[in-house]
Amino acid sequence: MYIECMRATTHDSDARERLIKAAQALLWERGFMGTSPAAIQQMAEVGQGSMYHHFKSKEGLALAAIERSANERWGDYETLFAAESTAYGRIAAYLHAERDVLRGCRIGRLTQDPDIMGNEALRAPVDALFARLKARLAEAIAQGQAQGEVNAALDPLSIAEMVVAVVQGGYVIAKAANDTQPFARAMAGVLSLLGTQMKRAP
Amino acid sequence: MYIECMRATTHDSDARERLIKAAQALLWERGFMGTSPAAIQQMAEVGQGSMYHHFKSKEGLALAAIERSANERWGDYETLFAAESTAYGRIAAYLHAERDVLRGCRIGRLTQDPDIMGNEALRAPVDALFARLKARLAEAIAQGQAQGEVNAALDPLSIAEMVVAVVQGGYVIAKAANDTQPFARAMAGVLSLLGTQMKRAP
DNA sequence: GTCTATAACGGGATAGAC
DNA sequence: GTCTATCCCGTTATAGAC
Repeated sequence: MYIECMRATTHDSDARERLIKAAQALLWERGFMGTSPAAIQQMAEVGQGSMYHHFKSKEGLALAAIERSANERWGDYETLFAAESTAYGRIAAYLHAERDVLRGCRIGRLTQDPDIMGNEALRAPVDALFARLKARLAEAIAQGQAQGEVNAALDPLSIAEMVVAVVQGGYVIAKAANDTQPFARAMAGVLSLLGTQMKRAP
Repeated sequence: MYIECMRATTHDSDARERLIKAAQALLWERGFMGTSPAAIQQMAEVGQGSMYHHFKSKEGLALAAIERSANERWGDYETLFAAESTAYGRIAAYLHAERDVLRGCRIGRLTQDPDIMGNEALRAPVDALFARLKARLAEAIAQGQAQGEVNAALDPLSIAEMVVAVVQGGYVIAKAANDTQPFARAMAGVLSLLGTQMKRAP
């Protein structure tokens, strides 16, 4: 539904797009507090006036960038889950997804930014992404239980929360050690436990 | 080995102590980037000149505060582990330790601060704390295996990394939701899995 | 040890010209 | 839409008096 002729006026607000992409990158790397409007403008190759034309404030731009990142992540997960049919397969796919471990999670990172957590508008997309992800994982587990693939004694939501937590915490211990191995071992650890409670094959 | 008369000169550099405590609190709440020297001075009720007399820079004070926090945390864990005798007991004690979940981990938090991770001196105590904690947990698990309490097929270090990660990630999902329940469920999730692989009683 | 003054710079935004 | 100028305040010190 993307109609090219609707934006035929000039080279267009391609600047808006570059600003969002730059803000995404800087929010990932340095967080909200650590990212100045000037730094975003520089990375986006967009002037001061231009940025404040497209966005009311640093906060407004951050909101657009966060929503964009959350949507992109959700797309990734949907793709991941669609390619698998069992609960174990879906969880394993999530745990082994390609990641830039030492850079951390683009969304989970925001959780440590008081200016973001203290702002309902900015926290909302972060909260929503984790909520959807956990619900999706819990659903896969419950479905696995209905089909007798997964130990029925497990609580789907608790396992889902644990799976998401182990990934988020994996980033933390990897960064602390400045080494991706702790992350890899944590993933191996959960999977070794989950493997005792779930069938691997469909 | 604390000799009171060694500091009998005046009311002494009680200011130094207050600065460290204030820096610990602010580093916890706002991180390194989010904490200005002025804010620390105000919380510590210590003047500008005084702070720069006791510490060379913001970084110097932060180092002292981080080392202090890491040592305090390690003391907590030693106490926790000393009170338990089984691998399951020790892990459960760690997972259920009293925590201010929505405030997050005083040490894990620092992991998201590029200025801290990019500074070897500041990262060192963070790295060291997690390394010791993981080693201690892995040791407890290996010991449990030697005594036949724990499934010998598990890799102690992977399980230890996973246990630490789930706590660190638990903070993340709790903050995102602005609710302690996700943390509690994640802990319940790991414990329900670990309970299938370890004996609870000594 | 602690105080006040000062400085050089960056952050976050507004104003109005083009 | 984008540019430049301008503003005010906060950050991170340093200097020297008390």
